[in-house]
Amino acid sequence: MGGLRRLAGTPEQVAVRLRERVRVEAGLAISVGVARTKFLAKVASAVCKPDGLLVVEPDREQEFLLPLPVERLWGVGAVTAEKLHRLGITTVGQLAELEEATAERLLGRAAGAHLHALARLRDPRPVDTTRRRSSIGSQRALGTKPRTEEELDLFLTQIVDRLARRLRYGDRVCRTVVLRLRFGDFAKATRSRTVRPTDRTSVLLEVARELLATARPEIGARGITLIGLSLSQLARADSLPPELPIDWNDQARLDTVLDAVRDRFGAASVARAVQLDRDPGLDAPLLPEHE
DNA sequence: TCTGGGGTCCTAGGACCC
DNA sequence: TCTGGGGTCCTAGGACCC
Repeated sequence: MGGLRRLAGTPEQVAVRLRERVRVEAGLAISVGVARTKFLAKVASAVCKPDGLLVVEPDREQEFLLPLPVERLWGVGAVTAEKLHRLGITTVGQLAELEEATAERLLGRAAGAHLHALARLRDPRPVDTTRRRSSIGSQRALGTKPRTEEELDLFLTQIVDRLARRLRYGDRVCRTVVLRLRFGDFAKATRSRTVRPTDRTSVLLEVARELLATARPEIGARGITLIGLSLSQLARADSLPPELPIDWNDQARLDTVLDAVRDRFGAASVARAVQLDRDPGLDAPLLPEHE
């Protein structure tokens, strides 16, 4: 909201208008937090739910945040909360009193540093409205009854179909395919593979089936209660290099095709990437045999 | 509340490269 | 050649969020 006061009014006035507009246009009650940082505004909106508005003035930040339970911090879930509770830490203020190194040892480097900073009111993250989704996934809970191979393949096919369509609809390609499983005892596992960027249903289905095949013994022994797939390492579809119609696993055919291309267009018309800009002799004519 | 569904991010070990 | 060093990528698992 910085610099918008003359155009839009104070942050609080903007928040009031936002709530009113959503109520009128969508018929929904929303809660809005206003503060100096993203994190504090988020906490404020959670604290004033439902249908509330809370402004945390810059000089009231400590007084607002420190007494709150640690669970209010973004990134503290059940596991982290339990770790902290075991040390007698139940409020944000108590967490803020820890040394940063201590927090990192306790919670891991990234989470420790992050939570320590938040507890001490440090949150330099800017608002970013340009982020794109980094993965898409779909899953299906199966209940506890036994499933046949055919059933599993059907579920997998449906999931791949849906994801591949979403991929193409968004003009995206993916590189990593992750199969998610949950067994009869509700323990979870993943199997993943990274391939050349693709949006082809057939390619994704093939990879997904191969991943599922690696888990077949475990599924047989333990049963399966969930199957899912997630596609990541997404990129814009137009970032793909143009594909040559060549099966790169068929080396003999590859050689034949490359020879034909060079015969017709010259030796330098096709090169291995390592040769690019490096081999001045690439265009030299081949010595005729026996001469 | 979650044995629902869709996501993000981090960690650790191993392979591999220079 | 490696009982070095630094780095990236891949895989698998897990915590957390809405």
